[in-house]
Amino acid sequence: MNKYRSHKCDQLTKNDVGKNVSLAGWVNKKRDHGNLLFIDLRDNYGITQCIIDKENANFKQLEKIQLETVVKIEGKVLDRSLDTINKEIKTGEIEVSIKSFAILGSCKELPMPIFSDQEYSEEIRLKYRFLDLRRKKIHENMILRSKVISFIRNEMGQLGFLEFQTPILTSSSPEGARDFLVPSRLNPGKFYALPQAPQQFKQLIMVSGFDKYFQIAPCFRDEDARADRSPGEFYQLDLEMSFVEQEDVFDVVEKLLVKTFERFSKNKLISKKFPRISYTDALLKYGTDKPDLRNPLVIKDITEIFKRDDVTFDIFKKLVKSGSNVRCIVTKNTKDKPRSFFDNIDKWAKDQGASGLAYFTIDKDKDIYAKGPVGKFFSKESLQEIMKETKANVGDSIFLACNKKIELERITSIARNKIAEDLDLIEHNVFAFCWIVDYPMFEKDEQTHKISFSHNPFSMPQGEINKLDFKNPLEILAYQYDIVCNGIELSSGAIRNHIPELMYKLFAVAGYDKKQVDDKFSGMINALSFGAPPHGGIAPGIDRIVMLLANEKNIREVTMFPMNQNAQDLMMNAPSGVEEDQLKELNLSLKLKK
RNA sequence: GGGGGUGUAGCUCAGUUGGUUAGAGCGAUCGCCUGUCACGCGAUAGGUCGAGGGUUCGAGUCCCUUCACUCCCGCCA
Repeated sequence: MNKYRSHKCDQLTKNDVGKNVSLAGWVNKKRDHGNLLFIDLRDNYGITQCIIDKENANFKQLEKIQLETVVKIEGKVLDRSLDTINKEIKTGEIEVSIKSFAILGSCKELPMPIFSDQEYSEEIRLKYRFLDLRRKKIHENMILRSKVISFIRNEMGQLGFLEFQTPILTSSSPEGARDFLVPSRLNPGKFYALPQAPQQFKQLIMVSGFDKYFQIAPCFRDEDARADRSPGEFYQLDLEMSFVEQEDVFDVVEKLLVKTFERFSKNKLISKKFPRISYTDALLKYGTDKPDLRNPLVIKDITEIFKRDDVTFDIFKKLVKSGSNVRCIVTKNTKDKPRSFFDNIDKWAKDQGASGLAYFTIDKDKDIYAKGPVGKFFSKESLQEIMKETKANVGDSIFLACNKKIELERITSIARNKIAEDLDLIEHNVFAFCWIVDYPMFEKDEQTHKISFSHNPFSMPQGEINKLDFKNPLEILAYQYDIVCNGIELSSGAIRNHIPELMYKLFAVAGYDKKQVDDKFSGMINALSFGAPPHGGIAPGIDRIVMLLANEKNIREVTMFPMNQNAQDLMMNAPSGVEEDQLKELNLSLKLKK
C-alpha cells in the first residue's frame, strides 16, 4: 500500500464503514468545539470530514494546526447519524475518526483564504497562483481545460489528423503582430522569433504530403492584453488539410466543435449547422464581424428614406447629402416603455462618443404617426416605407444613428448590445455559432491610404485566378473565414494560396517586390514551387473555447499561470534583468530610454 | 500611446460636509465550548489610509504629480 494514502478524499462511502484508512490532503477547514474537532480534509478529488476528540493524544496538536497544512491522517471510517449527514459532499454519509496524523507539508499564515467565495485582487491571485489554483472554481476550470484538450486530441485522431510539433524558435515575419525575439548566440546580431502561429510550418507539412495535420500549438504575439486575450502566449487548435475546399474545412470544424460543446456544456447550441454570414452582411446587420447571434436585434440601413421630401429631419438629411448613412435598430413592442428608457440609451450613446441616438415609436390613431422627439419629422407615407423596410409594426420603436460608415458601424454595433441588454433580449445558456465568410483580400489604411492584407497574406483569392482584377484590389474577396460564438472570435482560417506566381502578384499589391517576398518567405515560396497541393485550414483558440465552456469572462480564469496586463509573471518574476555576462555572450548591449 | 475604474489591517470591504483615538467580517494569537459542516462565544495583536507634494487651525476625505492593478481604445496578418 502507498505510504501516504489508502483512499482519495472523494472515495469513502457507507460501504467502507469500519475500515482503517489513510488519507492525505490539505486542511480545508477546522471546526473546533473545544473537546471535539472537525477537520475537512481536501485533495484534488473531494473533501472528507475527519473527527477527533480530547481523549486522543493528538487532539491538542491538531487543534492548533494551520489551515492548508498538508497532512496524512490515519483512522477508522464511521457511519454518520442521520441528522449529521452532509448532502453537499460525496463522502457526506461517513466521517473518519482520527487515530494518528503526520504533517507532510507545513503552511505559513496565508496571504489569501482558500476556502471562500470571496473575490480577490488579480495581483494577489497571480502572485500566489499556486494557492489560487487550489480554490474550487478555478481548480475545476483547469480540470475542464485538460479534459477538453484531451477530448479534442482524441477526436482529431478519429477524424484522421496527425499531430506534429513545429519549431518554437523560428524566423521573424513581416505583417501581423509584433514578434517576440530571441537573440542567437551562434549567429551574432541575428534573432529568432517565436511563432505567432505555426502558419508556414503547417503549410509546409501539407507540401510534405501528410494530408491532415493538427497541433495544440502555442502562439506568441507581443501585443497588449484584453480580458479575452492573454499577453504573450496562447494556444490554438491548429489544423490544416490538403485537397479541400472551404466547405470541407467547415464540415470538420463544425463536427468537432458541436461534439466538444455538447460534451462539456449543458448549454444548447442554437444551430448545429453554423450559419454563414458574409463579412459585408455582418458589418451591415450587426456592425461587427463578430456578431453575438444570441441577440435578436438587427441593424438596417434606411439612408434612402432621408432623401424623401416628406421627411424633414434636417440634421440627418444634411449629413446624408455629405455622404453619411442612416442605420436603425427596431425594438419590438416598446410603445409603453417610459421616456427614461429611451433617454438613457440616448445618453449612453453620447457617453460612447456618438452624437446620440434619435428615436421614435410608431403609433396609430386614425393614421399611423411617429411619437417621440423626432417623430414629427416623418410623414405617414415615409413611416409606412420605414415599416416596410424594417418589418416594424405599430407599437415598435426605432433607434436611429447617422454617421460615416465606419463610425456608424461602431456605434450601431455597441448600441445593438446595449439595447438588447436593457430589454433583456439576450438568450442565456445557449451557444450561437456562425461562420463569417468572404473577407476582402486587401484593405486600405484610412490615414496612409496604403493597401495591405486585411487578414492573411497566404489566403487564396476567390474567383478565377487569371481573371482577377488587380486594378481594383479592394474588390478581391478571399477564401478567408472566421468562427464566432456568442460574439467572441474563436478562430480564423483560410484556403491557402499554393501558387507562387499568384502570391507574388498579391504581395505586389501590398507593396512587396519579388525579392522581398523571396527574402521573407523563402521557405514557403520555395516549397510551393515544388508541387504543392491545394490546402486550407483553421486554428480555433483553445483558451477561448474553454472560456466559453467554463462560462468565464476572463481568459486568466482558464489559464494555469497567466501573466498580468503588463505581460509580467508576478509569481516567477518574469521578465527579469539578466547578467552582464549573458548579454556579452549574446553580443547585446542595453540602451534603455530615459 | 490614450481614456475609465480601483487602491484603507494578512484578505474582503465600510468610513457622512474636511473635525477628537480610522472601523467591521474573515484570517492570526489566547481562552471557553462534544455534532459541526460559513460551528458558536469572549479577548488580544495587527494601519506609511499606494507614494510624493500642496491647500487648511485640521486631510483617509479637497487639489496636483506619480505608481500599481484592472477594463476599454489603438494594436492583435
